[in-house]
Amino acid sequence: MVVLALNFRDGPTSIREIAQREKISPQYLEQIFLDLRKAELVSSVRGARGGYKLARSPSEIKIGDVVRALEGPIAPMECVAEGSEASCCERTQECLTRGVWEKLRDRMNEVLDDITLEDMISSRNINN
Amino acid sequence: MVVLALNFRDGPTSIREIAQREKISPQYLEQIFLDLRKAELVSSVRGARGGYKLARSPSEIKIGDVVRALEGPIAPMECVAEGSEASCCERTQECLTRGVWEKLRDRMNEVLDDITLEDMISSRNINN
DNA sequence: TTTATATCAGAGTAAATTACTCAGATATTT
DNA sequence: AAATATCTGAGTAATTTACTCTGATATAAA
Repeated sequence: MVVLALNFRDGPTSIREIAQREKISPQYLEQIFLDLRKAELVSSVRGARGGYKLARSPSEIKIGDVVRALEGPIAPMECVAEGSEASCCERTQECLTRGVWEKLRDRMNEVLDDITLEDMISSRNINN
Repeated sequence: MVVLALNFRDGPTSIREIAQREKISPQYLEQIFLDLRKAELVSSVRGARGGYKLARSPSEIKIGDVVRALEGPIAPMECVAEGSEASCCERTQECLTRGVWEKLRDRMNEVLDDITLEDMISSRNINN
């Protein structure tokens, strides 16, 4: 996604290109981009000279969006993951540790939603 | 650890007792307490009427201490875990995402080091 | 129209991790 | 001596992770 952000003004970038640059297998990248497309973070152009591009500008894409698209809800424990609260343990009420995990979950989301792709490619914001 | 904090003024609490109360197998609990003892968060009393007790008062034990003792360094990615930085990928310098993971790691540790066992057992601090 | 270049999609897999169990030794109280 | 605990290392089934493989489909360029 950082590579796509760097190429944002140009046409679509192919998986092959990104794979070479980042030393990831094209096949694996392909799978990853499928998830990113389903989450509508990138759009695809099929056929020769095709590839992927960001669905919106780097400043409008939060790292949290990317992580959630690829790994599901951001949470330190399954039982406090938004959307899958039901399937955990049945002791929600009496659980003394739940509050801790909820606070941690919220802070994690805050951090990742506070950084955009734009922040990542403007080196000024990387080193702090 | 919360149970031990609740029993802090009394004598040692046996694994059997905690296992029943929290519905965890005694054998598994045993293994967990071994790690906690190695980290010097609890002390043990062997023999009949023995058990475990907190090594210091609940207000002096941070949740971060407990988590690190049981699960190792708190980090969102292996490559930013303190102590195991060497064994990750060889692209540390060029890695554009590393800064994000480091920031997330620091915030996670901050959250967990800001809550003590004392906070957890005084219900006033649980619900916020 | 053909050919090359891409994405699209689902299935499969080896290795590592997780969440435990088991067996037996050692220490202490009653 | 007997009962009650912790101590220790080894073992294991299920899940997850980080991929690969195969083949279909869409599009641009020759």
